[in-house]
Amino acid sequence: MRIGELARRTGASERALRYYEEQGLLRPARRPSGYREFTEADAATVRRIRTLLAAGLGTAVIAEVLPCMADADGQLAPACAELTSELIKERDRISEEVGELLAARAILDGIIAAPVPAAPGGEGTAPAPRPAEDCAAAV
Amino acid sequence: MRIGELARRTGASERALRYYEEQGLLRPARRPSGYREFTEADAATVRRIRTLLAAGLGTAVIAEVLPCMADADGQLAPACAELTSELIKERDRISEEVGELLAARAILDGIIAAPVPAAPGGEGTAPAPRPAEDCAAAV
DNA sequence: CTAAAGCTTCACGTCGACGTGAGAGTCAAC
DNA sequence: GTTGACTCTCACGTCGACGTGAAGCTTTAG
Repeated sequence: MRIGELARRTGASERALRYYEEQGLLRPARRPSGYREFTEADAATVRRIRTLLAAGLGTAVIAEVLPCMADADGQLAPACAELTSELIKERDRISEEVGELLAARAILDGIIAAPVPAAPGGEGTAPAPRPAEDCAAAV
Repeated sequence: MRIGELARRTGASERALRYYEEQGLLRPARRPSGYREFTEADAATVRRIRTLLAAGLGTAVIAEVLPCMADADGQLAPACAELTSELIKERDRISEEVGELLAARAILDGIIAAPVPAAPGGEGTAPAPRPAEDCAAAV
């Protein structure tokens, strides 16, 4: 099939499919005209690529792990053991990111939960340069 | 103080401090020579900026909320109520991101936990184009 | 006075998975 | 043959908080 049909069948844009080829994730045959010719297996591969992208992997890592993966009914599985450690690395990286985001959210929660100091009149608890009146303009 | 000292005292790079000014987060005075002249209050502001950046806010949002914040002993607090809703929006955005990352990690966990299909000999469970031998080369 | 810090304003590079045209060739149907 | 859908290859734009020189003033220590 040509690129348009593959795009429709996988949900990926044509640009994305060309990009996957550029990154070495797909190797479609070429017609004499230069048109790409994809197979059914390519459609399955694209679905795997999208799954791995959704899992936060970059195309470079996907290029490494893609030829080592098998899938049964949409459930991807590593086809060799060494691959698993790579996947675990990625999972740990994601866990770290989650930790950073949770820390960031905790900071925000702290600010949100903080008591609002006296707004009018006094300058007792507000050492800010321009404390109050900008608030109305900002929102 | 000049930019170098402020950088040392806040941990921000000089480039970062110039960037904060460019984004309207700082408004240092200028000497006749063109040198920036910062105050003690600027040092406190920079610390607030870094806290908010660490909390995942962008400089545009920080520019909005910064003039409305007070802090007591390093604990930032909103100085007006409207600000809180903005902060809650940001917190919710972070929560969404966390959710996406957790979903991504779940995908990886599913792959990692999947049983490794028979690698040598058979083609029973592996419909992949080139199943096995690339694995060794990849790792 | 001189050299060395320290400061200034540009202005491009980063990282990644594409989006979005531009300009041109290919193919099917009519 | 001709229109219109489809495809091709460039190649720049995106988003953001800076990093990293470059070329040239200013201030300070000696």
